[in-house]
Amino acid sequence: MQSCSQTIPQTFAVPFFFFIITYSIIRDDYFGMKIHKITIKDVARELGVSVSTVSRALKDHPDISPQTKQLVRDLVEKMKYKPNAIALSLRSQRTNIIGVIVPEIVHHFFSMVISGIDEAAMAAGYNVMFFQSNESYEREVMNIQSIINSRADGVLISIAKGTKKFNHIRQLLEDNIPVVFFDRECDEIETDKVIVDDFEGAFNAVDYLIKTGCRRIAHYAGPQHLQIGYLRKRGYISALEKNGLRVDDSLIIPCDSYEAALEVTRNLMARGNPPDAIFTTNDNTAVGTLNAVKAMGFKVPEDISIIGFTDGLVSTVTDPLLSTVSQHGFEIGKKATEILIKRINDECVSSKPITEIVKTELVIRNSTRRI
Amino acid sequence: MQSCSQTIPQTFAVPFFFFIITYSIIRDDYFGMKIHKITIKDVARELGVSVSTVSRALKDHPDISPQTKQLVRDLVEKMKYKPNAIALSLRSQRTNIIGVIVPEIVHHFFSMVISGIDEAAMAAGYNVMFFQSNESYEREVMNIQSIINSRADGVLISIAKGTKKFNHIRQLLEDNIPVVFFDRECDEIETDKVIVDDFEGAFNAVDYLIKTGCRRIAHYAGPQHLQIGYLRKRGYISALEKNGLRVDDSLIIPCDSYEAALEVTRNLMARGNPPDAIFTTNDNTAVGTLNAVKAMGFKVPEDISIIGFTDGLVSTVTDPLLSTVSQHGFEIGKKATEILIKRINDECVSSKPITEIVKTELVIRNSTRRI
DNA sequence: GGAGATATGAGATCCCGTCATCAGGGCGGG
DNA sequence: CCCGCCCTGATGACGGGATCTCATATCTCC
Repeated sequence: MQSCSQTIPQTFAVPFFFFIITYSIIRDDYFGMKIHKITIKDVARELGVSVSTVSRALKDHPDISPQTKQLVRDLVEKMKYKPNAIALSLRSQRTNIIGVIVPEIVHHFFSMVISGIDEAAMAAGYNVMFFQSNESYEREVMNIQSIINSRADGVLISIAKGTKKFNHIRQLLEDNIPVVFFDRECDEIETDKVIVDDFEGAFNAVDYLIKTGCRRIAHYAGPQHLQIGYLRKRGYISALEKNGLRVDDSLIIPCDSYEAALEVTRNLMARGNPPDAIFTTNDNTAVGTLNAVKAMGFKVPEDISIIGFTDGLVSTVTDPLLSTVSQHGFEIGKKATEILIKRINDECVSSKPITEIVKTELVIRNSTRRI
Repeated sequence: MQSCSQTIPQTFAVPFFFFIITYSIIRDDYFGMKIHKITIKDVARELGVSVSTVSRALKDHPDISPQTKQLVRDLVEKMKYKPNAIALSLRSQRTNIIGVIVPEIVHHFFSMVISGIDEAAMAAGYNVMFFQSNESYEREVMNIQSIINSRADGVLISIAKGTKKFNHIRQLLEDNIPVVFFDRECDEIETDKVIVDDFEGAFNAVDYLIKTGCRRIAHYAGPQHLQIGYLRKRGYISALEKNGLRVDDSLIIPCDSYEAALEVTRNLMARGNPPDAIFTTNDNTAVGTLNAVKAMGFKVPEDISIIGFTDGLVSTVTDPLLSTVSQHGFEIGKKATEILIKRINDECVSSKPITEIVKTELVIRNSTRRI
């Protein structure tokens, strides 16, 4: 850990002016002084007018003459005066900060969501305060405490796998901080939610496989205590039933990782009457499946079709390219943020919580046959 | 607006009335008004002591009797009083916020870095304000403006590809906001940096290829105006030279994406005297290369070895598994944050900027031959 | 009884920007 | 000449805490 890093002092060849700046900084620090930030008083003093005048000029108050306004605006520009956001927050009781908690950022889907959050927040002039629960309940509670303490205006959260109590979320709502769930929600809490249509996504994927002529379709299922695992399986079953195909329990196999897929697939394909298609609960599992069947000499998609879920980066670099169900993480983040900001602005304070379902999209690449 | 501040009477001394206030808060909420947060004054009034006493009790001031301290602590617990971080920031001129700017979060390496940042920041009691430049200079400037406005205590930044001017970074330093670069740095700015040892990583990768018997090694190079692209190429060249191999310029090809690799590789492998190994500037390019050579009937690693850079998720799901150079993104984020926090706390204010180099690690999987 | 310690209250100050109020200067029109 | 208008200054409150000073009240001990 430590050994992989080393400290190297930088060569000290800098222009002359740099010394001067550095020196004055050191001197101020040496005397324990804070570096002075430009305040409205500095602007007023510099221009020889009162603080009120500057304040009014910047607010475009009708009392102030156009000439003075222009003078003030010019000087403000020149002196790079920025109103102190902290003082503003103290007075307005708003921080323009959105707290975001994700289980794990190292996850293509969540990083897409955050990207969407960033986009929408920036567009609306909000800053994003970021937290990671690492799938831990305790950590999540700490994160919420930090959010409360920093007086964020609202919270976006996807709950951790380890979270089974929800008092910390309730505390947010009691403090009148709006909360919007994304992806991983919680039944017990009445608030806005933006979720993925796992059922329909799975249904469409399997329905497509059937349309391309597949008849023995296996499903590698995720953990059934999570909504996402459960709903994807239900979608799979529903598509079979709608098309009059028998649901064969021996073709529904718990399997949700690359490594597991290698193992499971070897066994599955070696037994009599192997499937002609496999629908996996996520992309990594699909890639494992793909590699396993290829290693056994099967042709994809001629001998067997494979379709994943969660359009991650991996699906765009496999051979053949993986067909999958895209989750529009960016859209989810953006949507959730927009809803949150509306709540913050009380635009729909009296309305009931809404649940927005972001549709999945079937992305047909080359691991499935064509219709 | 004003009316809501007048709805809550200011002077009450009897506990009974406190509950009335609480009730009126709920009613205020119903009418869409701001909810009342517990302040030190509420605690003082409830306990029938002065604000000073509560403040001193919480700070464990020796003037206050143990009994009073206990009473205060109990009530604070019961009323869930939290000191207003905004008021604290206003006075202390510290926000306990670290601003973080990454080019793109949807990138395994950067999400690992952010994970490390989150870890270190949380451990030190700092909050992370997150920004994404989307590789755009303009966006980066806006992000820095937001950071300055929100009075963050320090900044961690990996500069965008599109950034060629650095006045915005200088502005941070002039405002006495410490800056630590990670991964993508900038020569012109004298400040702390935590960077990847791209040169050595590339050198080791190519040196390993040579040790396994490869003699005609191609390099798919990244943009040369970026340090990371340049240094990886230098490492490649240096390894060839050290091993007495001729550097063939026709084997150094600009190529840094999956799609480009498909195209480039088809041409490269079709011409006479194709290479027996390819070192790519990143993993996605390596995967494109891998798929292209496999499609042309070459065996990996028997006919040709392939090695990438940046240990992303893709390298763990290819067939064969991709050998690559791992970057320790988590370590980089953690280290950068620790250095930044030291600077914020003036622990090394007079010391020169340091450049910390985090070593890469060669991860040998199955796309390269064994020694 | 008075000095001194102890515990607390009351109030000011600071951080910074906003906003409201009141006071006034200067100038033009009636 | 004065009223009123336009513009501006001076001042203070406010938001919420920390912190400091000074004034009390109570109690103890000599």
